[in-house]
Amino acid sequence: MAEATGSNHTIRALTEIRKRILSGELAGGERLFEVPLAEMLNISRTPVREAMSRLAEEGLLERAKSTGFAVRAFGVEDVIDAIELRGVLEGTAARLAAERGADPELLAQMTEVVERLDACFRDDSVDFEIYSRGNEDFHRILTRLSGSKIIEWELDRVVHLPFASPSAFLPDKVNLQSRQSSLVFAQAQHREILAAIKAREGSRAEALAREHARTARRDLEEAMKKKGEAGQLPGLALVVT
Amino acid sequence: MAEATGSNHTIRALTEIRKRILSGELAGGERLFEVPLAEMLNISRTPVREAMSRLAEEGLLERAKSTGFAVRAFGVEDVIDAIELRGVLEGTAARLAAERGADPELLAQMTEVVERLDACFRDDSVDFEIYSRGNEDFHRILTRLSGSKIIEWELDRVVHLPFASPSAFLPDKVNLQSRQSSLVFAQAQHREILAAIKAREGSRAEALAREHARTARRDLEEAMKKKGEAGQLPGLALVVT
DNA sequence: GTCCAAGATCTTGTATGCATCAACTCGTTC
DNA sequence: GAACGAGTTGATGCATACAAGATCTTGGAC
Repeated sequence: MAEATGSNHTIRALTEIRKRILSGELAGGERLFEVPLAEMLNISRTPVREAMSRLAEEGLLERAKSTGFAVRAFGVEDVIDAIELRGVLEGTAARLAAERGADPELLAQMTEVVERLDACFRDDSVDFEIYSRGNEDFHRILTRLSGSKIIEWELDRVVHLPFASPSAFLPDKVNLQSRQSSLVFAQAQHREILAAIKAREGSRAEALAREHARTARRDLEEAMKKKGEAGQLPGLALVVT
Repeated sequence: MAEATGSNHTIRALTEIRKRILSGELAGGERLFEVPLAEMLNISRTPVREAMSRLAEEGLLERAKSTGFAVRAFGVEDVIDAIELRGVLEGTAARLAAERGADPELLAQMTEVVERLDACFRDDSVDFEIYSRGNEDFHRILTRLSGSKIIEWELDRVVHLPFASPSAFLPDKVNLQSRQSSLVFAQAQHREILAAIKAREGSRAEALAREHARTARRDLEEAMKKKGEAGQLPGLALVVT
């Protein structure tokens, strides 16, 4: 039954259905019917419809040909492409920030984040939680740094896909030691992206940010090789193999 | 009253409300209430809600902070950025098509379209309708040419904004003669983009496609200078000045 | 055996009434 | 006079009954 607590029925339905999609319990391509979902959640069809509409906005559902909704099906190639797309969009955000000049307040925040990330490497062991949070902060600020609402809007949307998030395939606690060089490299890129933006080097900032996304792709491929099966990774449970 | 004919009430509401947003009748930032809209359309609140949900997916509405919907507000800078973004995404589509190899069937179709566009310039006067249709075909094929569902999805979404479409600011019938050189230039870019993709020159294909979007930006600036006021242009009626 | 059509069934579309929630008003208290 | 809170208004949230449409089934003609 898994009654999620939420302010209202729509939010509860949204949360529940999203959880089941992300876990793979609702498989890609599967058609979603209002009545069974409503019964499962002990609510009426109305909030279920509302929740499905919002999930379509998020990109987790798609409207079926005639009517109704289906779970969007993702393959590994879509994961690759989504990461590539994030790189392209973050690259554009970085370039525009450099070319047009970024908000000093945001630049200061990003500088602080980069210093915080640098501090992670001072002693021998990297704190996963701290690095992960700092990494998310960096990318959140980068999204807003161009000052373009439109870019921010699209980037938010892409990053909302569970496997396209900047922290989706970070080395986890288990692999942290063996994959520390990956983090060191990624952090060097953070530093240089910020420097390029500050120096108004648009082209360099774009190239760096784009390449930076490839780190996620490498981490993904590394993780898939290790685990053998894609289903093991949290962000990858919904991917059809 | 303007009763739009449509298969059902939701589609009618969707069409009507969209029309009023695009025309600027419903202004950017304006909050939309279910009851007045329903009364205006002589239907109940239910299909109005459904229509508003879909317009949010299209990007014409945004969910208000607490609850409800508001018309999304666009400024001229958003138009500029949306065109820039289309250039970036079409550039990515072109690059991936070149790098990964494009579907021969689609390449053949695009070749046919480019030849059709070339034929527009054989005699002295350019047929606006034919050029416009060919231009749309070119960009529609380009969207699909990378073979990436994710890229196609995002590009479709951006292009759906009325001012980001590849044909939004084409010189119209009135300006066609005086601005013919713009079309000649744009068509040269079409030809070279296709050639670069065929030659597997990814970087060149990307740069060309990105620059090609600047044609739209120039056309926009040209048109705004001419008309003096932004409100005159069809795709720009909803833009807040 | 195949195709089509009529009916049955499953699913969504729509209207409506009541519940709930948020914002505002206005009066009270300190 | 400012802050707070109860009542009021207005908007959406939600459930439900019924309508309409889509799809599947079945029976019959050829």
